[in-house]
Amino acid sequence: MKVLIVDDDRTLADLLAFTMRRSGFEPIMAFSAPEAIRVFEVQPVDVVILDVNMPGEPGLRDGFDVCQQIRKTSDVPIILLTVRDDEEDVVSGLSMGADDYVLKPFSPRQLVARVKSVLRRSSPKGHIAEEPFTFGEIKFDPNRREFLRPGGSPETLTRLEALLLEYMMLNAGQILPAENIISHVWGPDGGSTEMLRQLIRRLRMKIELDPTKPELIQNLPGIGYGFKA
Amino acid sequence: MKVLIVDDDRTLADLLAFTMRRSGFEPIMAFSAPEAIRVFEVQPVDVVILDVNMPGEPGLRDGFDVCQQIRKTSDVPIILLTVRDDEEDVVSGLSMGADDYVLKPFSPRQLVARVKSVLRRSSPKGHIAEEPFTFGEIKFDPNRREFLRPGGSPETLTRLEALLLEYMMLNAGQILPAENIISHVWGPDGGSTEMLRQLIRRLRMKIELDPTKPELIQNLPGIGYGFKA
DNA sequence: TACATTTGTGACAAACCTGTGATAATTGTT
DNA sequence: AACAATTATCACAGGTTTGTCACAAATGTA
Repeated sequence: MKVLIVDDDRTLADLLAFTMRRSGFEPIMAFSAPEAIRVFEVQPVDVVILDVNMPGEPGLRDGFDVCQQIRKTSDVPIILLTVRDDEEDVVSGLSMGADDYVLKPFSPRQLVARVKSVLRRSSPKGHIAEEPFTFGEIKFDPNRREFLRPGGSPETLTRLEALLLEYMMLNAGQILPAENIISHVWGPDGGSTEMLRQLIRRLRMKIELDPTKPELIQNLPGIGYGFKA
Repeated sequence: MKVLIVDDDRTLADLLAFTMRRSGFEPIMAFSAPEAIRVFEVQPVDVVILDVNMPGEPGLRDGFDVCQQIRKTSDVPIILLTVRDDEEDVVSGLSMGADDYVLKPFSPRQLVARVKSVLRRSSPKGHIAEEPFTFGEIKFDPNRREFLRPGGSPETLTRLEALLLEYMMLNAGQILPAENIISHVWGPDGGSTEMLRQLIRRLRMKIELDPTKPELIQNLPGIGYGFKA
């Protein structure tokens, strides 16, 4: 599994290479935008890690141009590296075809997780279906987002509803702190208790026999919610 | 949930210990690199907080060496403490296996959030449950705030009641000074003896067989309260 | 023993949490 | 572009929790 690492900062590039090698990938290095394109043309890779800020030349000024260029000819997953305050960079990069991004500085574990995540998402062959959840006669298939229970009709959940239910089922029998749930569903800086409340409501409407007397989704005041095992 | 705190600055180390204890962790202290390794070898911990700049000895010169050493044998999450301008420190530390870092100076809240975050990331399910407390046939589950004792019905405690009981159980068999209890439950500038009194009353109403003759929660006049082991 | 302080108790007010409904904004599909 | 579906935002209500005040009982000290 080859990973192309594109970064003009050699220290960081070495760190990235070290990290990826440690996780079973074979790193291929490029230290500028033009070099990245050259390397990419002769060496097929499975994923690209691409620093946004990097010297280039006319027509290949920075990481964005590299991203765009690669995207013209390839579907390879691309992860952008950017600094914390450059959220505009992120949006631009994603609109140019990048698949994900990681904010500097980052932990090795986080980076590897992201790489694996984009590989999972982008590979039709490598896609491994998630196991359905089963609790007695209750079933939830995260791949189809389909919920089944006796006494109720099959329900197709929306994206956020499915994310929520999956997280609660993964930790069935526990009450999960609201902040954990929010972070999991909406990301580190997204969401609110109010949004969670509304999502809980919508999910209950779909999966409880009587949403006013919930049996599956429990609340502990001041703490959070959980799925009763 | 045990946290190993490694810092040669004893004042800061004590503050860290206080902060972590307040958030439900049990702090284990080490004040030098060699001591950290010795402690780590005999005491399993759930997370390590590690100051980068710290006196050591050949082979264990500073926090980085500790990090590297620990990483050889363990996947325990490691958080580095470092000063603002040492981004190279961060990269080095991360390349040696640390999971995250916190820049000095930092707020207690930020540190706790980071600790919980790395624990969450390192847990496959994304949630860590706290251990229940058991004293004979008496049980208290802080996750559900549920109190059980023979001869009484199960009680769900409120947030503050649970905070109080947990703190007393963590220090069972001792009389805790009122000001410490108040600080723990309401924060450094919150609370009052009057509020504590009322909270004690409410907790006793829930967990004592006869609240007028308390057996579990004891008072030492002029000092404070404690949970009888 | 007398008095001061601490602790226990009860009652009510203020604040908070969660459920619910409605509408606006955003996203996805044709 | 039009429409449908999903998500976010706002508002309100009911129930619970916490804070505040007042008074009684217990404890400690001179």
